[in-house]
Amino acid sequence: MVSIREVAKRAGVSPATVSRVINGTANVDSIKKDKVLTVIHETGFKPNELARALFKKSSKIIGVIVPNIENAFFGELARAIEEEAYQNNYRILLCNSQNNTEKELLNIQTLNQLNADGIIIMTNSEDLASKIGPCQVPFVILDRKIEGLDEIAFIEADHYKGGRMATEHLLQCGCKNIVCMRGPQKFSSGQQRFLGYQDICKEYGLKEQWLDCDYDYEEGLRAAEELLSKFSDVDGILACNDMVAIAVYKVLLSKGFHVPEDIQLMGFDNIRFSKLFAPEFSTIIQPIREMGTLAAQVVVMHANGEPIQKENVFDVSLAERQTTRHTKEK
Amino acid sequence: MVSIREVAKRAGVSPATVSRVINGTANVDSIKKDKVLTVIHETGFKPNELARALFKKSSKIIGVIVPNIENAFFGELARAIEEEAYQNNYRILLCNSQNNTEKELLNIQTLNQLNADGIIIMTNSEDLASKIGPCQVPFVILDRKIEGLDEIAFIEADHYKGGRMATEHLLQCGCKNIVCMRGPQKFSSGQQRFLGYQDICKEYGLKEQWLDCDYDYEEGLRAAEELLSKFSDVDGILACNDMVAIAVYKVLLSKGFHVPEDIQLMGFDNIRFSKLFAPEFSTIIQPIREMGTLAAQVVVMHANGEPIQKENVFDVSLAERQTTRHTKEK
DNA sequence: AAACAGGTTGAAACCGATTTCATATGGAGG
DNA sequence: CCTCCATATGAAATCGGTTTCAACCTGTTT
Repeated sequence: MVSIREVAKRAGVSPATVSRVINGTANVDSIKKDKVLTVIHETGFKPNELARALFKKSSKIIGVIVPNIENAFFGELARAIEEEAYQNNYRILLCNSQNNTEKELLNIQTLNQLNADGIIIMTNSEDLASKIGPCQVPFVILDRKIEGLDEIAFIEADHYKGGRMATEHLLQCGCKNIVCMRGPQKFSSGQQRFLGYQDICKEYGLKEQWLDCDYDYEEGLRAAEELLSKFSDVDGILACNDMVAIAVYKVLLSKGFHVPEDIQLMGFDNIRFSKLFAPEFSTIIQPIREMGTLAAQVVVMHANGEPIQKENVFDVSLAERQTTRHTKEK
Repeated sequence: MVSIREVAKRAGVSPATVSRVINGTANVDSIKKDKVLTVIHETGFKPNELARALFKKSSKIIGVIVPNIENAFFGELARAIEEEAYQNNYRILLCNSQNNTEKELLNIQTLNQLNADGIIIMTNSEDLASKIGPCQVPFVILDRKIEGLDEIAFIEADHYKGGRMATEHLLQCGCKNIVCMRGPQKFSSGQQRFLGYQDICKEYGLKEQWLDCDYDYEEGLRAAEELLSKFSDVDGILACNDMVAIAVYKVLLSKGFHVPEDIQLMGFDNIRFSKLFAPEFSTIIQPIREMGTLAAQVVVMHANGEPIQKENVFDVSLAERQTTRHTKEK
């Protein structure tokens, strides 16, 4: 691996000049410049990013901390972040936290030690803020709001509106007896969606019925069983996300229920599989790609000293598919 | 951010001594050692990893290049790699190549410039080898074999056996007219699975019928249409992977076919969704987690100078689920 | 011819760690 | 008491870049 000093020697100039040529930070005599470029080409010289990052205090690395990369929702977000980062010449350091606060902290520390330019975090740890030590790296909080982290921006979808739309849609599809499988109430996502559900129930004079369910498939299986044993005559279910909706569907199927004939079902997120599944899931569309893209952009803009908007709430919309049946004659 | 010199000054020792304390590379007087540890604790000092990596020529970063992180198969592999790397105090730099050779090359270059300790690559670019410039970083090739890269190890499942097992299973389930949707023939995965199919056909005196299909959902939709228009009386389909199997299922459903009554269907990979889907997909189980784990282990072992086995082929097995129907009385 | 402006250039310091090497210290052995 | 050796320690070099700063041109103005 050839160094900048080696290039300088071969081109008969100083390392400073080579640096100026590769970075365009100052004028260089065009003859020398050509000579340097030739040598660079000949030797295949590439500046060592570590050395550069060490001096500049910026490694062009963005840390992305997700609870679980296997979860399609986070996979899709990660993909969008990666793509936008790549466009801006940043790289992604991916950390899978497994909802493990210790692991998150360790990863944050590593990113700090690496002079990362930003950390985009999707976390479930409500007490994370209190445990973080001194950290230079700016945070962007994605998908769920948590308290106490002094993030530079937070990005989420309009969960409240989503909760309202989903509930209202089930109503319009003829449901009289809707159960909400509400997500974790410690996060804004769970709270807001549930609030949306409650408000619609109040507005339409509907009975409010709910149970708690975490955001993953296994929890969905468990909660679906609980739901069936607890509530009778259910004709509409609001799952807290698409993975849970899939779990619910499978439980319903195994118990002999038909969807949407007997029970109608709404997901949330619009992960790719919600459309690939048979039947295709009616769900609330979060603009996953746009959210991921913005997260990466915010980090880049912050690094460039540009002003950024702190609160970013994305609009949601409804995908009416095969697990609900809109009575068109309404 | 406090530096090692600052710690040294406060503890009344030299930076060298502090370094020796944190790395345990030499004996240090226990009084001084305690003093240093106290100062480190007070100041919250964490050594800068960039500086360390620059000198050591090892950044404890493993590059992972996947064609598409949204694809569940790669998501699951990435997860396994991340976990094992984490256990060994390595971090993952994730690159999504979109099957774009340019992007892969750029990422390889970056990883090289970052003194990464290894690159685990799942690539579709057969001509990658010829385009890679000088690169210090050792490669591990995962899932598909490509020619010309001088990797330190390659890891894949026994695709040939998988192809045989899948075909034989369809036969035992009563299929007479099996079509193989074969994956890209430029990769060992596609070749070997197809070879397995062909060999079983020959052994049982079956007609060989196939068409080409890439490894993604959209391609699956296209190829399924082609299949139905090209072959009549099909009663068994060997999809090249699970995503394609899902696409095929949806096309069959829309055309009024019943699975497995009219047509039986086999996937490949055993991605998580193959079991979550309704119906659950019969498929060939690749030990995804084990493969990912080994990939990370190989990099770590190589970094430690330990000997490693170059060729690693993992055994596969069959998951008999709801898209095929084994006649038990056989 | 002296003074000055403007643009190039390289030596050296710097980023923050690690490691080499030479020196200082202390105890054992003659 | 002196030599010898082992151990502990810090100064300085190193990794490979970037940037500051002073020096050095070249040409223009007075």
